[in-house]
Amino acid sequence: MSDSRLRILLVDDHPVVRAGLRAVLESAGRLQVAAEASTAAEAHAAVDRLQGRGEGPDVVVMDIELGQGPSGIEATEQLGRTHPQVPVLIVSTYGTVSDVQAAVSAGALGYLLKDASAQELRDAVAQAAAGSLVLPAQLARRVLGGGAGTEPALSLREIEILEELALGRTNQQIAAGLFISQATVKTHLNHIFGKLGVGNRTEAVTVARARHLIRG
Amino acid sequence: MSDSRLRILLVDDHPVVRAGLRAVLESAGRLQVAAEASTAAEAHAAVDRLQGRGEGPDVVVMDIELGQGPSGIEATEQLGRTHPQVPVLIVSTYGTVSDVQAAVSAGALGYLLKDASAQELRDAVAQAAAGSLVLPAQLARRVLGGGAGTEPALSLREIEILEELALGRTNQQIAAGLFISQATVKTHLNHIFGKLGVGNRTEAVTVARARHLIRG
DNA sequence: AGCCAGATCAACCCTTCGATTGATTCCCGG
DNA sequence: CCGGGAATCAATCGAAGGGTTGATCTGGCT
Repeated sequence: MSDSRLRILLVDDHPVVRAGLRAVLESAGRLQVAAEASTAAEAHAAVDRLQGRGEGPDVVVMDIELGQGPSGIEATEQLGRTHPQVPVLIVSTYGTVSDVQAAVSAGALGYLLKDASAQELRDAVAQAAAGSLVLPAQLARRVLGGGAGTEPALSLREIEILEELALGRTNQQIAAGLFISQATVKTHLNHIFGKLGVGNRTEAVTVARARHLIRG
Repeated sequence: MSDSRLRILLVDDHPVVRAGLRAVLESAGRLQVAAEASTAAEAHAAVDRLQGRGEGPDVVVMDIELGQGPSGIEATEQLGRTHPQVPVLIVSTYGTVSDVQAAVSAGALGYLLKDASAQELRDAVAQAAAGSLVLPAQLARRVLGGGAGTEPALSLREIEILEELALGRTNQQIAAGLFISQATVKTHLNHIFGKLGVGNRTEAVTVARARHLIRG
């Protein structure tokens, strides 16, 4: 890590937000935005390109929502597999427990909300560059203090049922499609409702989508 | 209206986004950010303050989401009542039909997505300052019914019902929430199913989401 | 071997949904 | 002024969804 200036790669699909992050980060002088990307693919390419000329980014600042393609979480995972030494800092509008957990387990070194002040953002980047995990107290408490912490994971079969649900299939149609009985479908559904903390199929689909358990 | 430079009031609860909007808007020279606000109340006060010294804003650029308090839509309505001559341009991450309709009927003179380019944003501000309604073709088509569209447009009430549906509410809960009878909810649902070409509520939500009729 | 979780099925009962038909009010536009 | 769409409500009926309990079978872990 260079001591003089930290090179940053910005990943966000909104030009306005990129401009804002750049303005905030560069305002102190110690940080420098080396490249910008608006998709996961562009981000990956940018890291490769920068490293190719010996100017690999010291921190990647990544929006959690990247429009159509892979999310910031997925991009972070990919980046972690190919470039495990590059710290990723996730910025997001929302600070839900599941989002923060997903970010951390995807290998992100930090999670900031977009309403963070300029100073907080710059400090967080510096921390991430130094290899520290950065979680604002407010979020850390919510994630760690929640105690409930571990939400039960859905089984593969349950996810499969969930995907059929999202298509608006009836229990009978799901049963026919998966070559099982309606009784079994009902059992799975009851398990799903319990695990998602939900009362009916429509809500289950909404929650599943929000948690990225199914595509949509 | 001054001819030289357009004075802009920025309203957004995220410092980073404000910095981005400011950077983009001021990059061309013709536009100048006269003040920033992070809440509806601050926005209102800022307009009063600027007008008090004869420097009333030519355009208000307002985020549709303003964190805790009143939304950008509500702020636009308030502003329209007290300062009807000030054009408001809404910027949002999402371009759902209901959001756009709400913005326009609240008196906004335009609706832009945050993934708009810098040029689009500057042009839209200029248009709004001149008193023109600004709606990107993509959104206009979605809201107005899509020209080639064989698809019938949903009424405001139907979209409202659809949003409740997406939350997994039962007919009874929707009825209670909207102060109507279950019979009415059922009637609306049948109309929605017909218009979306769908057979049940879960599928309706999926299709509505795919067509950006509701958020998600 | 013993245990446990996931997947499978069944029977029961009650609630909700969805289709249909028909009616009223309101408001907008031709 | 009249037609038509939107919104409101009612009544009915069969289909589907959802809660509960209990059971069997498999495979992996200890």
